[in-house]
Parts: sequence; structure tokens; C-alpha cells
Amino acid sequence: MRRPTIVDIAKAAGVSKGSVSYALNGRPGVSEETRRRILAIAHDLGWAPSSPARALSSGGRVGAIGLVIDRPAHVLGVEPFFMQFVSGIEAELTGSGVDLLLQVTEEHQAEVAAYRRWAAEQRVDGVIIVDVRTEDPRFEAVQKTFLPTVVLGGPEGIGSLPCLYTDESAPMREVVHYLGALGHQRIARIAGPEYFVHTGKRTRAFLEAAEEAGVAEVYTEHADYTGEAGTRITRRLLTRTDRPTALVYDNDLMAVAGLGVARELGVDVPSQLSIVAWDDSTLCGLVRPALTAVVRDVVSYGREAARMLVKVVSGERVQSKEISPGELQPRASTGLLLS
Amino acid sequence: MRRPTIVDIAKAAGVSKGSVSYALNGRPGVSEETRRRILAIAHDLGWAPSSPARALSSGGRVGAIGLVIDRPAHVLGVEPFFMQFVSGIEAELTGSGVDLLLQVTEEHQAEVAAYRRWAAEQRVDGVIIVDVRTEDPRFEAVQKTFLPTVVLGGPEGIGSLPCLYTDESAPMREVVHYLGALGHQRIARIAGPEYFVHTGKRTRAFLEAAEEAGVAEVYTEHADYTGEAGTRITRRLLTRTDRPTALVYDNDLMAVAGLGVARELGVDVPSQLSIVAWDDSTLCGLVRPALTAVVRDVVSYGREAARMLVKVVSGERVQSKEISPGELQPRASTGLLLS
DNA sequence: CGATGGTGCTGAACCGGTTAAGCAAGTGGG
DNA sequence: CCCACTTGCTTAACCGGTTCAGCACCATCG
Repeated sequence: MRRPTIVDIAKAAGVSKGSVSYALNGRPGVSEETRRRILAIAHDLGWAPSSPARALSSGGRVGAIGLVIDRPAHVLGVEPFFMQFVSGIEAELTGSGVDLLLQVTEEHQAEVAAYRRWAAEQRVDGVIIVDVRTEDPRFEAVQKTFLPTVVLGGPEGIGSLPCLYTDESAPMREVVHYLGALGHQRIARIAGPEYFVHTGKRTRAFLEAAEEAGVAEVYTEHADYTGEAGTRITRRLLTRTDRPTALVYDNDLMAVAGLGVARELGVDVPSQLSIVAWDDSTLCGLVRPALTAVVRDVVSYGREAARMLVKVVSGERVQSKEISPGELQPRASTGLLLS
Repeated sequence: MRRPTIVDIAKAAGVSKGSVSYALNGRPGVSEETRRRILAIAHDLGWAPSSPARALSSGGRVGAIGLVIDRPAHVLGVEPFFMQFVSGIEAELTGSGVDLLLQVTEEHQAEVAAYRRWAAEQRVDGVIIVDVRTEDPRFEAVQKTFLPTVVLGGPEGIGSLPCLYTDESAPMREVVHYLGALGHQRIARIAGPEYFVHTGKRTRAFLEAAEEAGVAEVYTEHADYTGEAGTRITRRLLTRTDRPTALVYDNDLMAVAGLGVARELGVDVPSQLSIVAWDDSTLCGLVRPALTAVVRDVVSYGREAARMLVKVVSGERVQSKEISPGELQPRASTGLLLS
């Protein structure tokens, strides 16, 4: 019960294996009648092309793309962003015969090594890069190895790679103006790590928006997206004498943590403290009070990234593209400041 | 700047490509001196074995294992179980040169199709099966195609496949006895779908434990692990005239949803209602009151599953193995019932 | 009627590895 | 000194596809 090969089909059909290949790939060179006969036999035998054999032939693709996620296990489990993104990629790839290779690492260097290995061993046809950093070594690695790439982030600082980027400032402006209108004059932001480019973009947008909206005092604290960090920093912020009256978090997990701390300290949300999460998952709607959040369609980011990468892999020239930055979804965690 | 092949190395070293292959694989047949020379050249050229070429050779492995997760995108994003499991797999595979192919589907049939395709196209050396169902078509599919497999679940109803299984009844007994001791006589369980075998196991264990502990009334409602279902069912349960005084959830997301509903209805946790989650993620510790949960080391499940599968793939005979079922971690969401 | 061109197929090379078989030279034993 | 054995290497086949060159056959056209 060996798996059938095109040689088996050729024998059964009484033709050469070259003809079988032409027939199966829908290319000219065989008569319609022969083609039908070959296809029928292939179907009967339950034939499917060997992916390694295809890849080995002239210029063949392996039919897989790669994604490396650089987050510790306990964050990844609760951080909705990545699984949504992965779901979007999968949704796009389904039925196209392209598979997703996923690597989870806890170290940035391992990530670069993964790209190098994938390229050298011909394991993927292309990769998607997320979480762009300042001084990011991954771009050099993929350029050197000519690995087709699509970046989620940019467009600055990523060389000439095609990317999907968002305007972080529009939602940030929306958030700050909204909080300003609710009477908040002291807003703290619990952000992601400084070395992520999008963190910096948001920080600048945060400052600009505050000036624009006439909010007196804003400042940013950097964290690592974990619940623990969210708890720790929120506790420190809320126990200051001049504590902020509104908190903006860079992900939803830290926001949930922050909500817990407010509860613990007896600070009422939203009458004494407003909370905004960036990235909305069902989580935000489940906790009480439900969290106001910046809603982004992360699944569609994944779809779009996969679609672009497939094009790049097949040799098409692809334009970078701006995607919807998301918008504010007000819920119960924000409200008028009652001092 | 083509990627170097063993022929390039052979030319540079002045030997045949056969010798290069022997040298690079650490097999006898070349002198120590020649081996060193070849290895040095391979290193200089930045050579790495072509994965497709290796796989194509006699009995070669492709160096990848597959995992299919059958959950809709919005659940997957917040359901910590799978990402923890995946992290564990990755942790085990790191450095072994084996990659993980991930497929996310929203349909059980697509899952079976994925296994078939992977086997037929030689895309993976083996697969891990999770979420065992009653009448599960996947086992026939993998057996027929001789795809090496490790199952998370079982050991009943999965044929002769090696598996990792847990004793669901031990933690369940712990939970029910604990709640009984706190004075609860009416306990409802918001479970996963009925068609999952482990759901049924827990249901039986739940009933047995209740009898054992002398808890008068217990019943199980089936849900689909989503926050929405958790919300809906909890709302229905808590608005009954004889509402339960304790709720046990089959995952943490539904438990968080349940906590929100209790809050909404003004039912105090834990003085009027105790809540237990099954599976602990940082989430349980972040909400207030923090959720009592059955803690399982899901990451280690992933590690162990990957380790077993790698052995199976390499032809070793592998024994099924019982793994730690987890234990109760009491937190603030459970307490004495004050009626 | 011969040159031309298209159709439908075959044969063989090729992709980049692995591996069995063969062979020359050196070594040791009887 | 001959034989057997080991060492270190080469040669060639093979894995399962793709693709190019070539060839026989037939129809068409000037």
C-alpha cells in the first residue's frame, strides 16, 4: 500500500510519466481524451502530488509560509492578537494548498535564526514579519536570503519590503479627545515595550493628541503586555498622590489587570477612573464594567497579509497597503469624571 | 548567489558528493581528515540541507509535525489552552530541526481532510490529535494513511494509538468536595460540547463526586466554550427561582463571563455564589474576585505530546502515558455560602 | 508534390540529497 | 608471498516530480 506516484499512473494509462505530469497540471501537450483518462486513473488511485518532490523540481515551491511569534508561553495563551492573526492567515490559505509553519520563541535572536534556517533549508516560500522593532535584524536576514516577505508594520524602517501598515494616530486622537471631553486632565498610558516601532508611534500620537485636545498631563509607562506588568504598573500609578484619572492600555490583557487593581484599591470605574484598552477581544465585553476599547479587525489583518505574501511568492509585484486602524468602541469603563 | 549544494562542497573539497554526504551526516566511510575539511567548507559556504531533497530520499522525513485546531477565530483568540499547548510543543521541538504545521479550521470535516492531505502530500511526519470526540472520524483517517499519531485524550475509543491521558475524576472530586464543604448543595456545571469525550468523562465524574460528597443537586449544561455562551447560560441559571449557589465552568473564558453576569445581577461572589474555572490562565488571577481554578500544566502537555510523537516518527514503540490531571487552586471566587 | 507547422506523445535530464555496490590501496596473518 | 579484510573513496541508482528537446504523424498550403 505504497502511496501512488505518477509512474503508477503512467503504467496504468499506458503513457509516459511526462504525459501524466502535463495532464495533471492542466498544461497543453496531451489530447483531451488522454487527459481525462489520466485524471480518472489518478483519482481512482487516490494520487496526490508529493510536496517534497514538487519543491525539488525546477523552481518549485514548497507550499508553505512561515510565521514566528516572539512571546513567552504564558502571555501568548491570553494575548488574543496573535491567534486572531493566525486565524486570519489560515482562513486565507484554506483550500490554496499552502500551509502555515508556526514558530513560537521566547527570544528575538532565535527568531532571526528561524528565518535563516527556513530559508536555507527551503522550508517555506515566504514569511510574515510582525512586531517591527527599531534596529530590527530580521530585515537584513530576509533580504540576504531573498526570502519573500510581507511585514505587518512599517512602512518606515523596513527597507523596500511590502507591508501592511496602520495609522496609529487616528484612533489615538479619538481616544484622547474622548477622554478629554469626559473631563480627564491627567491621562497615563501603559504601553508595550519601547523597542517596538508601533509603541513609539503611539507614544508620539498620544502626546500630539493631548496637546491638540488640551489635556494637561499625559505620560507613558512601558510594560511587556503581561498581566503581571499591568497589575504592577497600575498599582503604582493609582497609589500616587496625583493619580491619573484615565488609563490607556496597549493591549487588553493589561487593561483587565488594571481593572482588577482599581477594584482592589476601591477606585470606582468609571466615576473616578476611566479605562481604555487597545485591541478588543471578547474579553473586554466579559469583564465588569465592560472595557471601552479600540477595536481592530485583526483577523482581516491576517487574511490580507497572507493574501499579499502569496502574491509576492508567485512573483507578483505587490504594493504596500494601509489598513483600517480601528476605532473606539465605548463601553462601561469610561465615563464622566466625577471629582 | 544560489544556495550551495553538496555538489558545490564536493567540488571545493575535490571529492565525490557521496563522500560529502557521509561526512556531513557523521557516518563512517570517510577519514577524519577529509571529514573535517568537508565540514569546514560546508560551514564556509553556509550550507544547509535542503529539506525537500532529504525528504525525497529513501525513507526520508520531512521534519515537520502537524496540529489541527478546530475552533472559530474569536474563541481561539481568548482560549488560552491551545496557545499554551502550542508553546509546549514548540519548546520541545526547538533545536531539533522539526517544525510545526498549524491548521486552524472551523469545521470538523475540514480537519479530517487536512490530515488526509498532509499524509498524501507528505507534508508532515506525524500529527497530534486533540479534542477527542465520540465517533471520531480522525482515527480511521490516520490509521488508513499510516500517519504516525499521538493523541491528547483517550485512552478509550482511539484504537491502538499512543496517547496522553488524564484522570479527569480526581480534580472533579476535589472541586465538588471542596464546594460541598463550603455548604453548597446546588451546583451547576457549564460544560463543553457533549460530543467531546472528555466532557462526558467530567460529567460522569461530576455526578459521582456529588453523590460521594452528599451534594443534593447537581446538573450540567452544555456550551461551546465561548464567552457569549457562558454569559447566556449563566444568566439563565442565576435567574431561576432555585438558582445554584456554585458554578463550575469547563474553561476559564466562560468562567470570566459568568463572573460578569453575577456582577450584573447583583449576586455577590463568593458570599452568595461560588465560581470555579477549569484551566487556569493568568486571566483567572487578573479578574476580581480572582477565580478559583483547576490548574493544569498545559505547556507540559504540549512538550510531552511532541516528545512522544518524535519518538513514534522515528520508529520507536511508545507507551501511552497518564499525565498530571491538575489540581484545585482556591482563590477569591469561592467561599462559605452565606444564606 | 514538397515544404511547413501543429499535435500528441516519448525519452532523458534535472532538482539535491541518500545509499548500496564496487573498487583500489594498504594491512596483517598464515 | 598470497589471501582476506579493512579503509576510504567513487559510481550510479533512486526518491517523485517538472520540463525541454525531439520525433512521428497528419493536415494544410503554395
